Amino acid sequence: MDGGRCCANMTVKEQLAYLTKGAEETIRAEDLYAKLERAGKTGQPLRVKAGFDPTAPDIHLGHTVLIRKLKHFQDLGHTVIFLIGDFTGLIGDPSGRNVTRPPMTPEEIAANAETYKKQVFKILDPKKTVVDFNNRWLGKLTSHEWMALLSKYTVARLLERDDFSKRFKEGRPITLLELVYPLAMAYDSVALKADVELGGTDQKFNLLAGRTIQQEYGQEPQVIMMMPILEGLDGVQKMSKSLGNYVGINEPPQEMFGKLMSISDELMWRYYELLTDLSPSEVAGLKDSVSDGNAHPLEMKKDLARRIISDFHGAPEAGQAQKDWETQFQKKSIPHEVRKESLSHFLPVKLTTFLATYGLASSKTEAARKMKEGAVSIALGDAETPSWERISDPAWEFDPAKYSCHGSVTFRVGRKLLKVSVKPG
RNA sequence: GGACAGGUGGCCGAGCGGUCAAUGGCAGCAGGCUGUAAACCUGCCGCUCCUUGCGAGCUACGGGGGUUCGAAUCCUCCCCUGUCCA
Repeated sequence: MDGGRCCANMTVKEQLAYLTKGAEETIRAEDLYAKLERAGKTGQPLRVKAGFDPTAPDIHLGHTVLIRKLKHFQDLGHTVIFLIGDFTGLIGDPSGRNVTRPPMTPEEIAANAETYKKQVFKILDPKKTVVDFNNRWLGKLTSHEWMALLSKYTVARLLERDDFSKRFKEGRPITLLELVYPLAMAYDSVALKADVELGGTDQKFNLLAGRTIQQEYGQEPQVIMMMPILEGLDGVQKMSKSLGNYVGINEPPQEMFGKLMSISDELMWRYYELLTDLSPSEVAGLKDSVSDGNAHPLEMKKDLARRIISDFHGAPEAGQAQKDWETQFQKKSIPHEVRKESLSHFLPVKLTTFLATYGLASSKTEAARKMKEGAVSIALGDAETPSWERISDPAWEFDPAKYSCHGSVTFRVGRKLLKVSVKPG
């Protein structure tokens, strides 16, 4: 991430502009203005809350949109509370899958929290971040306290919620437990005395419930800020691990580069907007230069990929990832960072078996199919520009001894590569 | 508690005694075209074996048992989901 912009001299108005930049909706901006003003006068930083599910510690670019916004609050000196929903996680957000999650052990949750921290602190400043767990208070509520909480909301209001009413009309199940989810989340805001809560646009209902419940408990309602949901690599559905259309922030640079290069040109601008620190006008400028023909979209996309990867791996690695990508796909040669394996033996094997055991195909049957499809080829030695030989006969045998004079053999199945040394000893 | 409807491959959704490893759509994978982009066209899309063939075997249609030469399809019990009534 770019270094924080300092704020000491920003007017409240400027702070507001900085904080609301990129947000889809803020309820209400006037309240945020008032809170910022007060914070400035009293020197009391705002308490900014965002909740995360304990079951998904693999952070991907979709999450970073929100985390980046948290960082903006930190830049202005406010307190960010990174709340891990170890209690609410047991309920499962109603907007999630309908699969019941097995309860997690405290050890698992603690381990996930650690993983979270490691990833999130690539963006957030650990010194300015409070990590908390909502089981700390929700787990201690007595049945009477629960009853008091539940009495503060009505069924009709819950059913206003779009996904509930939709599911209700469609005849899909809604458990009572799920109905409680928004209230539990709202109670977090009470327990934390949150001034601001951030969430995705899909969280609007839950966030609003927080405002209502806080007032019920005699607190000033939190300001809620909703960040847009990032589309996944397919450009249609939201980025999510279960849909497989994501880029994880811990993925190797090469991997990230490849994935980012596969997005459509249209989606590229969306990513520029939400995943870089460029201002909207800067992005518009780039867009213009492409439509004017002054810049090639391919180069623009490489630039985007490099920027994003730099945030998580550093600029040198990002540059290397780009070089490797160009080597492998544009020049069709073998990159430096190929996967390499050593052979367990040097006897001849059927290629189908070989590909399956080294993970280039998920099974021998699959390997045979890929061969018939013309997806499999091999190259000999370490030449800069290797000549690929396509192998399409499923009965073909790989005999390492035949190639020992070349030193190594590289196998390709579609976009997967594997280099193997064929020198015995 | 009562009356219905339904549970099929990653998802949606046909099939309703043999010709069903199961139509179709989506997703995915590969080839072509490109800027490995998108779009588009083509093929593939359970596993294993080999003599790679419109080959053989195995495992699959919520779970168990049964009827039949033969079941995803019929019977039975169980589990799960929805609708309506109380």
